[in-house]
Amino acid sequence: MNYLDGLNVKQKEAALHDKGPILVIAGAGTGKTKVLTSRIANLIDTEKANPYEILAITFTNKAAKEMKTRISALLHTEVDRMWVGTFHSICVRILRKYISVLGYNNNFTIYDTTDQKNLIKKVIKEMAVDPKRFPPNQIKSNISRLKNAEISPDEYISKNYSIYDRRTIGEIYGKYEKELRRNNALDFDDLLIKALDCLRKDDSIAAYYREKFKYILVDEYQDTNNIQYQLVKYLAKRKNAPSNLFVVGDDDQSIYGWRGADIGNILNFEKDFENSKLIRLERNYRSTSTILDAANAVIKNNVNRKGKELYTEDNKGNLITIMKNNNEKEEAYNIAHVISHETNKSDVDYSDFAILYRTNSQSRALEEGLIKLGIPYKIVGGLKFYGRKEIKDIMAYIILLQNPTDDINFLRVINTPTRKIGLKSVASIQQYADENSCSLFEACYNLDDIQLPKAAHNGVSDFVKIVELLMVKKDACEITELINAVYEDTGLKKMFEADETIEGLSRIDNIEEFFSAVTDFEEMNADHSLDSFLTHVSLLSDIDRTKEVDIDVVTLLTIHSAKGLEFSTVFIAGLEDGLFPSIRSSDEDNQDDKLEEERRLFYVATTRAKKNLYLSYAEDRMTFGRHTPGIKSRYLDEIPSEYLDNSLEEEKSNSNPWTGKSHFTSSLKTSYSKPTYSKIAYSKNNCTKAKVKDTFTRDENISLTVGDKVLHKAWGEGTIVSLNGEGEKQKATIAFNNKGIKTLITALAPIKKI
DNA sequence: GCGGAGAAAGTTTTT
DNA sequence: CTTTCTCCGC
Repeated sequence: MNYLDGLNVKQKEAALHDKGPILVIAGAGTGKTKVLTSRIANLIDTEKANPYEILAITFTNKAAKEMKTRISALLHTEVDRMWVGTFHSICVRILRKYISVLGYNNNFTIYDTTDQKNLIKKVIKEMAVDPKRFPPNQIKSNISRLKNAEISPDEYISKNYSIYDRRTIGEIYGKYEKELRRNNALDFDDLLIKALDCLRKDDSIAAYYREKFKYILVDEYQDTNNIQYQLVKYLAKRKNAPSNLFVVGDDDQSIYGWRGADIGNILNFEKDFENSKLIRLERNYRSTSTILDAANAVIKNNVNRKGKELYTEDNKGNLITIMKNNNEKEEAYNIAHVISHETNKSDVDYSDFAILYRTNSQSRALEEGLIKLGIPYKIVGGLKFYGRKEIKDIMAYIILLQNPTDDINFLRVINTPTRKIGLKSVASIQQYADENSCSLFEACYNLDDIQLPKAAHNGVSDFVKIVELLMVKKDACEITELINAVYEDTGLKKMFEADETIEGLSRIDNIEEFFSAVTDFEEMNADHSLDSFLTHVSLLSDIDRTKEVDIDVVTLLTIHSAKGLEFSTVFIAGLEDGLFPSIRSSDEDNQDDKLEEERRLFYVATTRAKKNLYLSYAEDRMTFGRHTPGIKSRYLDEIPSEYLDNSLEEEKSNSNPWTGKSHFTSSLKTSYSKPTYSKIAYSKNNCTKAKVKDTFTRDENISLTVGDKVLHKAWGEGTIVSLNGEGEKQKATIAFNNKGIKTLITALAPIKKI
């Protein structure tokens, strides 16, 4: 067993570093994860530390899980007692144990963005200020900014007393904070802030963790914010002992400034932690030299950076292809065409491809392009799974069982499904609660003291009975049973099943997926407690859920979500000034910083590619149903032309080089016939003859009717829900088992009747 | 209290 | 172009 095998000199030096603070500047693809895991393995193996004396902080839960798996594979030992997780999950763990020192109950609820916004709306309504003048979304980011800068509402109000708008924001912020506390709830920012407060408030808690964590490792250090930085500092500064703090990061990949991340944390590390060591990992093992050199050339234009140059011993590989498109639909179609063509090769899979974009809203057009060519895909992010209405409704009941003082979740379900309790009745309950300073749920116990219409009165009384019954079940049942009981007893099941529209069916699908996720949770986690489950659900991001590695699909995701990932072929779509870099980075005050962050984002995007990189832009894009002309992104001009294949861009003829179709007719409408790959103009040296990839053959004269069962190449078995159009233009809406509902062109999709 | 129609707003990026 | 909000008639 040797966990140091295959490490280069620098990597080994980092992994074997002994005591004291160390900063590892690890460029994209330089084997950062390998160094982190080898280091931890070394600490445990050489008995410098027990697993429970190590704290490793990662950026996503997925990364945490992966790290644990890798280490236990390297050492063949149990690593369960090691603390590996995101800042948020580590902080929740501390808070569930110690938050009582701050006067909260440890069954606190974690509010996501939706809950947060609902609470802000509620506060705005109660204060009777104009929601048009104070848009909840804007208020939310203002509050977050203030909280992370540790500016209290009172402080902000007194500083800005003469400015009405600011003073009001301060007042909303103050009321929001009060309400959170009254609801026994924490927002995402609070998870970190309150954990830090715990450490500050009670020195015995701080001392306990300082003593416990002999070695601390932080990944993606360039994306830590003020609070995270303070947490690290607080935990790492041990008495009479060196700070065994090992941070890994890349200043060139700092892309979360908008969330409060401070690139200064990594730039000033050596000042903050005395006698620290610095190691640079600059050898890239991921990309071809063409891709790497192009990325280097772009990032060089940033002023605010430590400076480094990645190199590779890989060959030049293919040139980077610039794709010019008439509009976003053709962009999607052209990308889909390339994928369709490439996957005909025997050694190319759908999962070798990723399409990256700046904003989630771009995914729709891309999705449609892929569907039209029958290319299976998955979208990471966007509307989060646990954020969907149907899931949130079920969860709201469960949260209420655990934390009955939570008014936001009470309000979500008091009339879901409908119990004839309208806004007026809720207002009456609210008034009673305000007068008696109690929660809405408590108020319902004194129903006789509240004037309500008869129907509403009965509705509330039913609601209370249902919730009380479930509270009994909560203590007697496993989570799976409890959730089933919630689903059935509350009437949610009836409500969702009554909806037979397409959306309704997909909701039921999601609920089924939710149930299986719950079962998974029970099987995978030793801690079955409801608190642990609720935490799990609140903190799990979409990227964490991408466990379906076994299915062969193209991945669509934002560049932010793609951080840390790699793909053989990467498309970056929507490279237009105004979209990328975002228009919002050009007209605000610290413009230069923002444009540098966008450039780093571009750098992150390009360095995801191993072999092939396609940079795509559209000359016209529909936004809000309006045409917006597009000029290619300024970052494209920063790539030396020797790395680029512009041949398709410079084509002056009237024909679209990607499809052979005219520029002026929509290729979407004219290309419903089966794609014939010979039509695609390929400039690249990898245009070998297409081979038939696998044995999946489509039924040539497929004739389908509603109700037929079909087999799809990637999505498996499904049932036809509806059919539209005739012949080659026929579209089928198919409900796949566990894979959701998709609409496909019958003539193109890789499906056959079974 | 509820549902439908019509108006208005919205898109950076996420733990 | 979609999603969410608002108002009005039942």
